[in-house]
Amino acid sequence: MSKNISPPAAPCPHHGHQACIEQALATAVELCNRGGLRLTPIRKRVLELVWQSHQPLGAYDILAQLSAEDGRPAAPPTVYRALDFLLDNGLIHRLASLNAFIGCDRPHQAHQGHFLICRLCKVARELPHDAIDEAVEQTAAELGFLVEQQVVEVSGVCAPCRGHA
Amino acid sequence: MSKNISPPAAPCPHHGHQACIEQALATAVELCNRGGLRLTPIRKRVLELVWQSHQPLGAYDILAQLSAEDGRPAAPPTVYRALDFLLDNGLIHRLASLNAFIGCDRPHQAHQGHFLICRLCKVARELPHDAIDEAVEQTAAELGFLVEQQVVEVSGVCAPCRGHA
DNA sequence: TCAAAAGTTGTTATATAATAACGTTTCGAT
DNA sequence: ATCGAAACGTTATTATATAACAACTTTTGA
Repeated sequence: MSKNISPPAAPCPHHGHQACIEQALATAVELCNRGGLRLTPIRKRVLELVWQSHQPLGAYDILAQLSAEDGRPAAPPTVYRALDFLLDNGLIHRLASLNAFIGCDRPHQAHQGHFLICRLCKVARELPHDAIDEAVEQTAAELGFLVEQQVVEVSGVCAPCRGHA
Repeated sequence: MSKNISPPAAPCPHHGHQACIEQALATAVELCNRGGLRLTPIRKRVLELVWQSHQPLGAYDILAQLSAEDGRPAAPPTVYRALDFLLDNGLIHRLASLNAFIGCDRPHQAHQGHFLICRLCKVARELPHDAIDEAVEQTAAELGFLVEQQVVEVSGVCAPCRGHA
């Protein structure tokens, strides 16, 4: 299943996406500086690649891009280690249903990742998930279950792709 | 990452689990008869293996058990085809966060799978998810998103494992 | 009843995703 | 300057899932 997805007609139709990337990188730099974390060139580059669109990106897609840039093949641990660092520090999320990674909107704030994923344009939108989070916590509480991690990945068709502007 | 998990102290402490298995198989037989579906020996056996506990089971764990029973190694497609049939017909769910499969409580009724997964005893409990489902649908509706599939997998510690009997 | 079509299974090979293990380099604090 | 921890390079392997095609079985319809 090679991910030869042609880039969607408009991966990011509603804004200049370069601004997203720059914002994300600047935030990451600041966050790492404050926390005494080392945002090394590899880690920064992987974060930038993850942010190149709002479509979740597979580890091996990242690997291929790194390899192409360097002119020599990179090895999986290079990418997975960078991804682990970014995950650990809240800079990206992993989407279990896609085996893919996506940049986090608000890395300062600890939170669970809740996503709407469009099967047409492949864009994953992170939700400020108050309602869902509450429903999960409440349902769990009723059963005496202690929530540690939430995986909420909703697939379907996004408004633009439905023509609902 | 071999799943050499020793069977939990009490995989199914609160009921005679054999009843679960028999119930699930009987329901499956009836549902397939009604729908003109062929619950072949392999499919039935895989369903039974999935139901052997309330812990999600990996495809390769199933494969190993089938191989052991038959005395000869079974091949992955054998298991994946059976799992696909069972998934298509609502008899099992797949847990994306675990790459594993679990029997469905109520295969008659079309529904999304919402789960609480205990990281200690590994039991996955399917939720009758009205509150969560509503929260998801409402959040999506506000954004004009058409929901097609929900992946809701909440990990943590279940009441028995917390000692909250 | 028989033959075609559809569905199921066996089998081999391969694709895709992730980690193990170990040595080397770099960074940062003393 | 040196030591220890962290990061990285490299090779190999494990884990999960699918492709492709042949053989067999069931169902269907002439």
